[in-house]
Amino acid sequence: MPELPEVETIRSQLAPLVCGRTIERVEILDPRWCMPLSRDELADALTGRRVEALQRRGKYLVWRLDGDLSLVHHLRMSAAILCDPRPEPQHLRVRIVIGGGRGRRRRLTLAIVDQRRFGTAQPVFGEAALESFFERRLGPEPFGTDFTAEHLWRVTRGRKAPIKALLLDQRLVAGIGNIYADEALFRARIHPARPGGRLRRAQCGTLREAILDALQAGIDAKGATIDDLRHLDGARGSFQDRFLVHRRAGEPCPTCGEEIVRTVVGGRATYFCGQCQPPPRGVPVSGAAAVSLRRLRAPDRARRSPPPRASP
DNA sequence: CGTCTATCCTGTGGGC
DNA sequence: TGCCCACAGGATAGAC
Repeated sequence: MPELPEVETIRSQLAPLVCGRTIERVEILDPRWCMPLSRDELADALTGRRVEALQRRGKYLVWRLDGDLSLVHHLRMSAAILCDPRPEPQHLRVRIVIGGGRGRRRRLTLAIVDQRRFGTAQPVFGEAALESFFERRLGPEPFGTDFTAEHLWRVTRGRKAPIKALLLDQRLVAGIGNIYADEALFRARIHPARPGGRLRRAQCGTLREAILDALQAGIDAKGATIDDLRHLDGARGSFQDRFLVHRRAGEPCPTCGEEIVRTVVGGRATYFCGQCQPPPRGVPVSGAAAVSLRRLRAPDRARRSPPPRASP
């Protein structure tokens, strides 16, 4: 679940290792990684190029290469990038050999591992094409100047979808995933099932601040490691130990002590405090009411609401 | 257009 | 002990 803080952590650790150096060889073991291109097509496009910069946009890692080529790389659910791993790691999908460069630093091999195989990469030629790629998919960067309370206000007007579902929509604001949506809504004391259009103006300001605080806390902790996500050297992030509510069903709310509740909002597991994040009008007090109605499709299971995750 | 669902994928763990 | 299946979820296509 690399979200903005996890991708930023990877970017900041990887950039000094690759910038200014040359891609000597690309071995794509899993053809899904570069679909619809063939492995040869992508490998040929990358081989011999110098890495000019490593950037991040939303949850995308963007390799800026010479010749006006960019590699738009997304880790999706479970990918990680390891530097010179030994022994060969499980779920290895791609090997990238980076040359010694001018300073004759030693060559290194990056291993892209990805248990669930959702990760992708695609080459984009030219600045204009890169801009339009992101234009179509992503809203403003949370830490950029155009992510304002006013923006949040504007894009939520008239929307009936739960605010959490809107936060997960990358076109509204880039980089937020399931973890940071829960954490930001808790910090802002807003119920995740509240219809976006019913946020008050002041709440948009509060929520913006809460999003920035949650993301910054994630970056400071070098991201969260829940399953496979690792740093370049295989180390884990520590933000999972600082979650306020995410994945903490049954534990006491850090603010009021009330039990944290787990429900489903926008089709995703959602954690919040029923006391600190009061339900919107029309939604019954029980947190379970936030469960989307499609659960009715499987009546048996719907009643047997998800068991509280006892922490070990 | 807005909203919701299914799909991709695989390891884990609960239930029986 | 072992089988079955729900679950985790980012992005996107397609249904309504």
